[in-house]
Amino acid sequence: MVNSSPPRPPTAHDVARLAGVSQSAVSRAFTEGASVSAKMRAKIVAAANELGYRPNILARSLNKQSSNVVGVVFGHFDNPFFTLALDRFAEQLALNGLRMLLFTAGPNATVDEQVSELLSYQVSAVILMAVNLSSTLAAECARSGIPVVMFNRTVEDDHAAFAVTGDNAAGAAAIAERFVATGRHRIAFMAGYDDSSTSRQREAAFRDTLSRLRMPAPRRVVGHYSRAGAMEATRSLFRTTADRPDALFCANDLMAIAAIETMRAEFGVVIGRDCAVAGFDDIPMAAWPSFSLTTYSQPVERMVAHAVAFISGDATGASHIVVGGELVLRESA
Amino acid sequence: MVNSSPPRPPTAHDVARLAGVSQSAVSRAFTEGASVSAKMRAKIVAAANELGYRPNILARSLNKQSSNVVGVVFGHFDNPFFTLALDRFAEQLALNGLRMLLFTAGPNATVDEQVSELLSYQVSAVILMAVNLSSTLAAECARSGIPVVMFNRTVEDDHAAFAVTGDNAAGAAAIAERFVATGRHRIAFMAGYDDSSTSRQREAAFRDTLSRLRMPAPRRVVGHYSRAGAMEATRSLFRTTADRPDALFCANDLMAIAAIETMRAEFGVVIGRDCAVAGFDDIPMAAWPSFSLTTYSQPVERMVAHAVAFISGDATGASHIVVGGELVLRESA
DNA sequence: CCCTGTTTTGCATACGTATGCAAAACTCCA
DNA sequence: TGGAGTTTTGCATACGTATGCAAAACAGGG
Repeated sequence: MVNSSPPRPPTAHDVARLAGVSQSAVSRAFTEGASVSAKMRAKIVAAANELGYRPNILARSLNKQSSNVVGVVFGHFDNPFFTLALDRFAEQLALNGLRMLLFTAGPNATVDEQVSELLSYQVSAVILMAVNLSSTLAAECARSGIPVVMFNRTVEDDHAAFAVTGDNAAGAAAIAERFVATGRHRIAFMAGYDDSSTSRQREAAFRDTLSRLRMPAPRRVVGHYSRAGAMEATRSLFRTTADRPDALFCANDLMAIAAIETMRAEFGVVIGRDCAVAGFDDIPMAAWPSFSLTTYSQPVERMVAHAVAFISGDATGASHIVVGGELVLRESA
Repeated sequence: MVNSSPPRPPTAHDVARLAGVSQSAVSRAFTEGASVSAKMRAKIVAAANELGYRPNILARSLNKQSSNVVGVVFGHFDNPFFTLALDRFAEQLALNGLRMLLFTAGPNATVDEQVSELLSYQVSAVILMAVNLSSTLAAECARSGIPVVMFNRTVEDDHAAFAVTGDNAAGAAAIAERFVATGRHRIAFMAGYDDSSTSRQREAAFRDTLSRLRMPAPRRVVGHYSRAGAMEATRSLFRTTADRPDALFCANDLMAIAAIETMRAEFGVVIGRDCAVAGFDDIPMAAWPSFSLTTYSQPVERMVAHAVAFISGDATGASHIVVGGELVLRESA
């Protein structure tokens, strides 16, 4: 081809030149509610379509000092609860004209590093899913006026961030009560991470309720919120035939399902009879017939809605919203 | 507090003023390999730290005419194969200094709309996961010089995009051979979407291999790549007791697992004996004892690596890379 | 038809960074 | 110490859009 296509996309200037108007007119034609006459807008839109013009959002954001992008720092991709939440975020943010810039925290990058980089993208909000942020960096965000949302986590020592969680206390208590009401005696608890507020709150409420019901403290193992960790923790509970638990509450569904499979496959345990199992989250998989897991639900949709409302400025003033769920009874307990 | 903190983050000008140098010096101090003396850089870094300066990536991208952001359009969040791939993408892109701007295609937004919007973000590449793009828009990306990667899909009529897929033909053939070698007679196939190249290619190879082995054409149902759809499709296969299939190949693992559970829970079928089941992908769940699914693997890590290499410019010249997997035999077949 | 009041338009500038170019500073050797 | 060669620095401008302000166009009423 001779007329090599221009490598650079057309700008508002190009459109203006073609339409015989000023660049500002073009800008206004693409701005909702700006002062432009109908015929001018028509003329500009025609020229824009001819050139395949699309406003450069980078330039717009630079000028307006605010991007319609929110930064999301993501922890565990293996937990459906969070991928489901991510899906809902994408959907609900889109309805508010917001896009997601996705970062993952892992061995190669700490959350603080990720958030620090996010800030240089001028994101208009930060969402932290299943990760903890240092209070110093949370303060830095606050100083820059960037709303920070902790999803399914809380920061106890700081009010710099907005948190939305499920009802960890009510859920753990309901499960403890269920175990006791169905005659379970040798009760165990599988924690996630020790530094996860979610796991700690669930454990505290679980222990408190058991003690209130005059039950001994539960045995405790740590599953690190991972399948492999949960399997190992389950083995440590069932290795000795004496004194095996007859009820197990896992800090989330993913671990509970791993525990169920391990008990069945490696120890011949009949779930629901020999050992009751309960989880937390009510991920879709919990309802699958292979698991039929009793669990306390976290209403993802509503949790996400609260987070998005906060970001969009519909602040209720609260700095921590607890979204109540319900005990979902299935065959495992 | 009296000295109200400035709502706007410090700029290179602020740093320059504090350090007593020019703005360009600040820019150079934060640019890899720029011409700056050691003491000048030290002075600037000190001033920058004092102010909490961070380069504004929007402004940088605007100036350099290229952002280090790639747009990702995502289809199904319920399929672990894709969330796993998303995780790997995040990791490998980060190693190349790239970030992900995430869009989801759903009922509210078509892929074309999403890609069209992506373009206005000046993304330096587009990755399409589990979705199809119209060739007109693919051409528009090509015209703008933006690389487009189709992950796990191909576009047959157009060479505007680069595609990386698993070996659909080899996998489907291997499964057909396995079914026949283990004496299966009444073989069925569950398709994904009819307009999915992946599903079509798997089906074609499956049918061809069966016919080559002098077997009748398989019964065919459609599961729409979803759990609910797969369950419904399975019911339609097993509803009548006569002529039930004794082998079922599903176009992906997610549907295969749904089929397994439905057969077991609703029809008392013993998997692997009454009916062999095979899937495609080898998602982690396929190895779980509850399913023990025979499947043909798609090496996510390597597929993602190819995609990232293409984006990063390490082009091999190929426009479609097929990454071979292997038949993973488990108890279901 | 003229004057006033309201829209509509263009001009100029700002957003924060990168970079070509020329001036300035430095290095090194004679 | 002077001069040629190299590095470092600052100046000016560009990236593409939005917007305050003033000029221009328009509408309407007497």
